[in-house]
Amino acid sequence: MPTSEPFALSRKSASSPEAELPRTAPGESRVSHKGQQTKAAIVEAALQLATRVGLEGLSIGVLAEQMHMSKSGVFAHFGSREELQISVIREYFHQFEQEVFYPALEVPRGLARVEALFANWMKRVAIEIQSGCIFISGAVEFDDRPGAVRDALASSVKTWLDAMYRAVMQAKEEGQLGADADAHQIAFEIHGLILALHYEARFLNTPGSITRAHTGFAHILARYGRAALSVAQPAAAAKPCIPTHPTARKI
Amino acid sequence: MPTSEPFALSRKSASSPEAELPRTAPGESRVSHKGQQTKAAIVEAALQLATRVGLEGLSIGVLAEQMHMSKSGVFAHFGSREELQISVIREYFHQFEQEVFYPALEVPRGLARVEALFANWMKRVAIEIQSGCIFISGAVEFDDRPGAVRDALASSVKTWLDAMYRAVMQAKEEGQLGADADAHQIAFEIHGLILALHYEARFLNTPGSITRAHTGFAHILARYGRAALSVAQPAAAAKPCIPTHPTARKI
DNA sequence: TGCAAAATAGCACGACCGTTCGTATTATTT
DNA sequence: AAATAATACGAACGGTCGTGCTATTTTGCA
Repeated sequence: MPTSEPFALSRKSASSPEAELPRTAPGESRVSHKGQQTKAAIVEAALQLATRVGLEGLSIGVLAEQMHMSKSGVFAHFGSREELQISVIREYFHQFEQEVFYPALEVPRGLARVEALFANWMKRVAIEIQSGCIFISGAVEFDDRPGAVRDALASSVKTWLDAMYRAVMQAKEEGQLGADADAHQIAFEIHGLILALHYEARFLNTPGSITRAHTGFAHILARYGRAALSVAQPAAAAKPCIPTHPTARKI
Repeated sequence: MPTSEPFALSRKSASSPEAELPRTAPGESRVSHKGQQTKAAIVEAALQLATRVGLEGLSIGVLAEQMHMSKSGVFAHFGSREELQISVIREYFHQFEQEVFYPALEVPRGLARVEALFANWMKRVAIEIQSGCIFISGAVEFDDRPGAVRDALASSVKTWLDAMYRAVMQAKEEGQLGADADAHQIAFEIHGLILALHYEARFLNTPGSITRAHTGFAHILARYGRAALSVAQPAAAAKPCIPTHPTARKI
């Protein structure tokens, strides 16, 4: 069972109702979990490392040193460097879900949820100005390199962008966005704001980039919906970071 | 004379009137220019290679093989890998000037020139969907890695973004953009459109991205200036690609 | 045409990489 | 308690990389 899209964020939970987030299954105790927990620790360290040096810069040797383990010890958990990278992507996506997506589901669908999604996303990227975002660096590293890593990366990003698109679509369906609003166009422009923020803040150190991204988002909303709403600050979101994932209705 | 910002695109040509673009100095013939022209050929090949694999992926061995030369033969022209990378950045910036910046200078300052800059930029990025843009990939590769390469890259990008900003500023000064228009904000949002286009078209293969970037640009202009103008297609620009750089007045 | 200098080739070094393999050391089950 | 499977280690291999030397070729000028 190699790389079978183990991701949530999808609206169709119809097919396989079980095992949506298969980590620490509450049922059976299974077998020894010693290995699993060191593997999880390795992935965590690898993710932290990859956000700084990129998925390509991720080196098993450096990772092993940092874990106080031997190279082969680390390697054995994954069987290949690719599998390590994919595990990192999976873990990153999971964190993204927990911090950005699920909290926004507690906000009523429509414009409010779109704002919550953007606010949570911004909050995360603002932190990543220091560390880096592997959805962005990975896109550059693998845009010309086909393979399982690229596939996992692209599928993660697409899943997330599609969730954002659907949230915009709902806002339109509820009449909060004017019938002329092109949801794909809006999602595209929002994506651009995040990318520009990451570029200008992280690489160029341009001050005020965060405010500009917020302002840009307000501009996008102002073009459509009647309520311009609060200009910048995050809506009601992201305080509860553990909850909501049991059967919370997906977008 | 290592890395002394050999770039143009600046409005202040006051300081050092000589040697603005020091390639093929017209003065003394000096000694053999055989070396210089193979070096130029190497840089050209290196640029083409770097747009695909990134500045970090640029390998002297591969480059030498592609040039039908020995590794040390290539290496001798630069003395270090860093210098090779910087030469590539310099060359890329030069092409950018020729294809994007200078042609737009022939368009009257104001909104028209902003549109020409964007149209030329778009035209270039649309090509780079296949090959890649080192201003974008380089930003990701070097955002955490201080050094001469990062400096050269950041200075190039800043110079270009600043030129775009000044063009917007001029449009505002000429009353074509409403006094409330924030030129920095506009430049930021335009930058986001380009980045989103590059991301979605090159990495995700999302169809219609080019149109979305054009539409986004029209949206930005529509928010300010009274004339919404033509929605998408490039203004009058970019056909003459050799000319105009003698003493063309900089923005 | 000769000659100094520039340009290129050839070779080797040291560092790092992912990966393999045999073995030792744990942890879990019988 | 012994038996067995899961984990981890250490050393080594083949490979690529940038770079430093020393020859050899080529080039341009006297």
